[in-house]
Order: sequence, then C-alpha cells, then structure tokens
Amino acid sequence: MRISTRGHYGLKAMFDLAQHYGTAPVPLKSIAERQNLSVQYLEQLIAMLRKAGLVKSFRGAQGGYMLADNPKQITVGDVIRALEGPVAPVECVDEIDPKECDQADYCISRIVWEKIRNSIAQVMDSLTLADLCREAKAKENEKEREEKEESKEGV
Amino acid sequence: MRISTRGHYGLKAMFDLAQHYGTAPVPLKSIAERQNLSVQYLEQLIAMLRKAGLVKSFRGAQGGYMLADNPKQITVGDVIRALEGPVAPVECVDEIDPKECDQADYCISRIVWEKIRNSIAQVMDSLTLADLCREAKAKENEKEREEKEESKEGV
DNA sequence: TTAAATCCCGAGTAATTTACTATGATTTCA
DNA sequence: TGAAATCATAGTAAATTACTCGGGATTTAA
Repeated sequence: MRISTRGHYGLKAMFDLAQHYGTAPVPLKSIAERQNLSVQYLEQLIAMLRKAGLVKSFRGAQGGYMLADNPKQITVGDVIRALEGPVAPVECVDEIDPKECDQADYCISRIVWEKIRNSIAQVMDSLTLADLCREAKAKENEKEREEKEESKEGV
Repeated sequence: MRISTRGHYGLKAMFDLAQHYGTAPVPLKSIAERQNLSVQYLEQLIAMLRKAGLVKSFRGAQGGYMLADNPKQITVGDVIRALEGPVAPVECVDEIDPKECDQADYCISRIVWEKIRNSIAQVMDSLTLADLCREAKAKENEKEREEKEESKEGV
C-alpha cells in the first residue's frame, strides 16, 4: 500500500513550483537542489506532469517550468493521478477503468476497497497546492516564534 | 497505490471464515473453491494470519481453520496489517516505524501522506468482519426481492 | 555566431517485489 | 493404515521500480 517515488517526488516538485508561482520559470536543477532529488529522474516525472497539462515548460537558457494554473486550482489528486494513474487499491475498483470481475455481484471485499478508494480520493481532491503553501508558511512562522522564545529565555 | 493480492485474497478468506464462525473448522480447500483461489497460495496467506493470532488451525483429517475471535472483534485493519504490514503510503509516515528523514521539519508533502494514511486507517479500523457479513446478507436479500419482482411481472 | 543553459527523448538496468508453484514432512481422524 | 489436512521451505518467472546514461533540440546572452 505504497505511493511510489514518482508520486512522492513529483508532489515535492509541484509544491516547489507552487511556491514560485508568479515568478520566472524555475529550472529543474534548482528544484532538484532544494528538494534533494536527482535532475535526471525529475525530468521523467515532470514530463508526465507536462503531458497531463499541469505544468508549462520553457526551453533554452533562462527556461524552466511553471504551473499551468493557479495553485488554488491544482489539487494533490491531480498531481498523484498524473504520476500514479487512477486511484485503485485493487483493479476491480479502479476509478476510471474497473476490471470486470465475475464475482462483482456478491464480492463483499469490494465494498471495502471502494470505501478505501473513496477516502483516499476525498483527501487528495480536497487539498490544493495553495493549501500546502499556506501550511508551509504557518510552519515557518511557528518556528520563528519558537526561536524568539528561546533567545528570550536565554537557552 | 495498490493493495497486493495478499491483502485482497486474505480478506476474502477471512470473510469466508467469518461466515462460518461458530461451526466446525473450515478446510482451506473449501475456502479456495468458494473464493476461487489457489490452495497453495492461500496456505501462505493463512500462515501469516495465524502468526498474527487472527485464526486458529486444526491439523489432520477434519481439520481446518477458524477465526480466533468473534467477527465483531476483528477489523479489516487487523487483517490487512497482518498481510501487508503497517499502513504507510510512504515510509516516512509508517504507522509503526517511520523512517527518519532529515527533511521532516519542513517537508510539506509529509502532511499529505499523513492525512492519506489516517483516512485509510480510519476506514479499515472501523469495519469489522461482522459488518461485512451483515452487508453480504443485505445484498442477498435485495437480490431475492428483485427476483420475486421479476417473476411477478413476468419478465 | 557561438557557447551555455535548458528542456526533451528513448534505452538500458540492477534490485526488488509479486504471485505464485513445487515438494515433502507432520498430524489427526476413522 | 490411509486419507485428509496443516506446516514449512525453496524456487522462480514476470513485472515493477527507481533510477542512470547518452545524446538531441531549442533558446538566450555575450
């Protein structure tokens, strides 16, 4: 029950792009450095995201990538699905193309997989990249406050 | 983002055992036939369930397996975890043994994986085998009613 | 006009995991 | 004793994962 590194690293990259939304194109090299990933592998992942229409690319010097849309409009679900395919804990409850199963009528485990699928989708689809940026900022502020407290107390 | 056949088939087997709870031990062969699975593969899965304390075994002729506890007391989560290990969409948010990650402080994607993990766990842990048996019965009744309607209408 | 920066594309590959099968031993009941 | 079971271990083909490698195409800046 794992997400592969594709989804894992890909989401990091998209979060990075979201934090640079509205600026010049961001080259992969800088994303790779900040997120501690290999450029060559990232190239593959971002190609998938581009084909899914989630990022725009600009070639040549000063080129790079940017989100194709406002971070508020892009959900975690969009990103994960582009990289990992449709949500489907087992193939017979695939979101897009459920595999025909001769036991579908009376298979009870199916109910379980459907519930799991729906709960995963619900989380992914209700979280946008903008939400993540907000969380990141909140975390940062908290950290700063803590540091101030510490220096006050002379720890 | 898949559950392997271990969890998939294993849950079917446990559901089968739940439907026979309170009767004589059920041999693997009969489970395999009803659920359309290979006996030899099932042997491996049920061994894991036995080691996890979820089923009891009886060797020799007239032997077989039975649930170690009332179906009301065994959750889908118990079964899946016994077969697939702890819920962990990525290793850094493993339920039991999260892998140390030097970015843990500021890694935002982590928040996403935690939410997904929790929602999966919530579904799994709130569904018992008894719930599945009840759903199976409801489905069966519904089918019977439909069939009666059909014969009335002479379709 | 050339060099540098960047994206783009396809192939290759080692390691791991999955989903089994195969074999044979042991236990128990009738 | 013999049939019906569980129990244990090993083997394995296929698929997937997580990459790396090499080179080409495009754009910009000097």
